[in-house]
Amino acid sequence: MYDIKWIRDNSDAFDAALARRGLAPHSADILKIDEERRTLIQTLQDAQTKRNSASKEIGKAKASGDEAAAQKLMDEVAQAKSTIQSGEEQQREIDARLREALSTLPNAPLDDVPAGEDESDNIEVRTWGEKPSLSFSPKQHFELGEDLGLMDFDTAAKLSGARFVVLKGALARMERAIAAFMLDIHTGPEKDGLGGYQEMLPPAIVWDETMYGTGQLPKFADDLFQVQGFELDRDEFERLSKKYPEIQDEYGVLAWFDLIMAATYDDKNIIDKSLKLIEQSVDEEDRESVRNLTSGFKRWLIPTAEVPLTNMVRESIVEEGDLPMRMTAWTPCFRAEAGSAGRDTRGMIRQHQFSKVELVSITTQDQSLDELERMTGCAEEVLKRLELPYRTVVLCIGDMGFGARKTYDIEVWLPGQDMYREISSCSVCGDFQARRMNARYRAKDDPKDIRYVHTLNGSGLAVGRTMIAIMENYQNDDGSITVPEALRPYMGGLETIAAG
RNA sequence: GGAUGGGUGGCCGAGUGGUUGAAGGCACUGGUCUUGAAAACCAGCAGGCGUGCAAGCGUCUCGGGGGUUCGAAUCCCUCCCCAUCCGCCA
Repeated sequence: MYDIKWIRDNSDAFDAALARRGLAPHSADILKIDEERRTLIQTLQDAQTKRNSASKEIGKAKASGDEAAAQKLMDEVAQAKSTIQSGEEQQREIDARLREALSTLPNAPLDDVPAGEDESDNIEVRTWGEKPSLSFSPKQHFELGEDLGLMDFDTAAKLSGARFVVLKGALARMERAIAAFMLDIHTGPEKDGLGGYQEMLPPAIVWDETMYGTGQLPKFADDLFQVQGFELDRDEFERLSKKYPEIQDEYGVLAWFDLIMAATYDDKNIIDKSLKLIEQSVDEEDRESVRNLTSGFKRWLIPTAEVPLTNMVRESIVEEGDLPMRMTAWTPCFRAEAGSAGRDTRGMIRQHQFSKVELVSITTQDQSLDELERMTGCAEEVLKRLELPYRTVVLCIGDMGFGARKTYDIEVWLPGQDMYREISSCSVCGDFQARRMNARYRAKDDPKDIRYVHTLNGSGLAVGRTMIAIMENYQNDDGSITVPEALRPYMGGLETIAAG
């Protein structure tokens, strides 16, 4: 979310930022809306001023018993009122237009972010570790897992469809072990740029507003899973629809039909619209029943713990002394993968459900750039301790997410695929999410100085992909897998996973 | 699912139609006192938007939305959330 005032003063810089994202200039359109909005506000406020002062006069006139003067003032107010009413309506409409325009644009990249179209333009900043030299032809993780009898995609498909997996035995345990191992690193004492994160266990189901705060909504609803359900009161529906059979919507469709379809397909907007229409058309005595015809529920499954963790500071003002706030959580993540049909269809790389240990930092405006380096280091530390070779790249603009100003991806080496694959993504969002969330902090030296926080998020790490990396890097020629030393305490001392 | 009670400033909490943007307290900031600190005392202290070089002025906001009224935190409607009790239940 951009600051309209900033756009006003820096329209060229704004359009330049969009251009770097490959977007057409928007400042002219936005400033036109802004101009319109400000003119409207001015007239609206003038009318309100008139109404307010006249109302006070009325109070005085009535108190002093001057009914004639009061009556005259009341006529004046009545006139102002109609101006106000239509003005408020117009303002709601124009506010929505401005919000829509501002909230669907991606964040501006930092100056040092490389230009580029896609992942081939990302720039490697460092590599770590030795790729294992295997004396045999390495297998991919799903071959290893299936051969061990511990990774079952067929049964998962029976239960839930494509892009799910059932892990068994030592692999199921390894998921838990990896997560605990990572959490212990991040929640350890704050030292040498590591640790200091507070462990959280947040909800995995959230409101629209929460998704809006971190930028998943309104643009990326297709990537998310929804949890929803609406119920119709059938008896009342039958009674009312028989009593008032003729109510039609603007297309000449029966409102009752709209309502029952909307309830069947859980479309809250159409439900509300139909109910309003019906309510207006029935007798007074039935209005209440109409309102209570449906009951319902609509939420979203989180695609990452970034969503609930970052939104913890939504609609709040924190003290500067409490920053940086560092939080970590191991949660399930749910992604529709709508745009990924046909990509990574085999194996565990891309699933509808996976678990991840997430890192989130809420910082002051001065801290966020350093925090990005620190956070990336915390994520890399996990791979170092597991002795998994990786490289860190800085994403080019075209590969960067909607809310990010700069992103490092950490890519782990996968011998079975003979390539590096993303296992973590650490981003600094500046005040982009904070504006959407209205999350602010009070400056230490000046209590009146209230600023937007900066937010960062990063995987520390994706648990399933870490398991894949362990399996492929630690595989032996007999198809068994050596458990990395650091993980053994979490696996009850188990050293090797072999077919039983 | 049934019954009741609630949602007010950074926090707690008063306030049922007329200078109430809102008493009081806590927290915070400045000052007095003190060797220093604490305590005590004095003063300041909501956010957004518009306008202005600024001081300021205007306007909106007491869970969200709509309505009644000349005037709403206060009345009405609706949605959401929270709490307690009962029922059910991992």
